[in-house]
Amino acid sequence: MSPEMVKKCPECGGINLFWNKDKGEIICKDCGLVIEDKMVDFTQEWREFESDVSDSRRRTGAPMTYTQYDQGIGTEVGRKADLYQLGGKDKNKFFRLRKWQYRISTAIERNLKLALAELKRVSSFLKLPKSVEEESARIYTLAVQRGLVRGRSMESVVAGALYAACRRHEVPRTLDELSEASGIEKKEIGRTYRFVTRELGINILPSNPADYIARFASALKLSAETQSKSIEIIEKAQKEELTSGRGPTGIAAAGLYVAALINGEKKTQREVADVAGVTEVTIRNRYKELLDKLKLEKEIKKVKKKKK
DNA sequence: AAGACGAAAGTGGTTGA
DNA sequence: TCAACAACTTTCGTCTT
Repeated sequence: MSPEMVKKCPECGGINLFWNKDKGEIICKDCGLVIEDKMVDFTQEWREFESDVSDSRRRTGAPMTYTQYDQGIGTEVGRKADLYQLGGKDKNKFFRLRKWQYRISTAIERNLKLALAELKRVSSFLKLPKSVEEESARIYTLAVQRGLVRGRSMESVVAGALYAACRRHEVPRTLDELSEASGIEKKEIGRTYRFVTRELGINILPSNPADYIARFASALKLSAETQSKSIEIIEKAQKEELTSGRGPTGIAAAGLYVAALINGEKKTQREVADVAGVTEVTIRNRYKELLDKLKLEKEIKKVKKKKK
């Protein structure tokens, strides 16, 4: 998982690579390509191969540190030391409770084992950085301890936890992507996500459209200039209060679409809409607002004239 | 023929009484 | 708890390139 593994940009051969550790992305400053895919792919295969005991233990070990729920419950029920202070009846009660505790904790542990395996599967499918994986494991563990999984499928809670963790680490994935990776319906993920974050009191800031740009632009093979242009546009839009209440992916898509237009790298609305997971209509609406408020018409006309 | 545009109706979620 | 509401989608017809 080190940047040394990728020294040249596979697209343009440039060596000006920028490693964003948090997001697990390597970005080529020459052509704007996001190389995260390749990078994570390699490390994953490596892991598979040399997954001898120590490695695999370590991987399950990290999230499992969040499984120390027995401390909490243990003190609640009582420790051995307390035993001496109890009478006969209380002793029975004590053992009964201990038995319950044991049952509960093994149930939770079994659940966690399954869930964390699922979590890891989805996470690696989406090529998420380790920090997000751990965060979501933490969230899931909390959810299990609070009994929030009851009545919901384990998988959907896992997906919800992942989504929340992504948002918190500003590595947003769309609900569509989560849905594809986990096999859970978009609605369901959204529901459990909202439920879990509300119950756990996790506050999520609305995600920033600019966070999506790098990934979308890379998927569309747009240049670095177009990327920074669209970020610039989005920042202006935020000042004009065009962004509040709107879906961030729609704004990101529209910004990218306009920027591509201005830089003469025109993509169809359909193409942009597909990678951003919104419809053309939404892009059109945002796009229209952008033109109205930011007076970008001139710049677009310039490009058109140039072409002629 | 493909893409862009916009109107109209439908969906799921939020909000406020 | 329910109705109004905003954002977004789906669908479809028309215009532009």
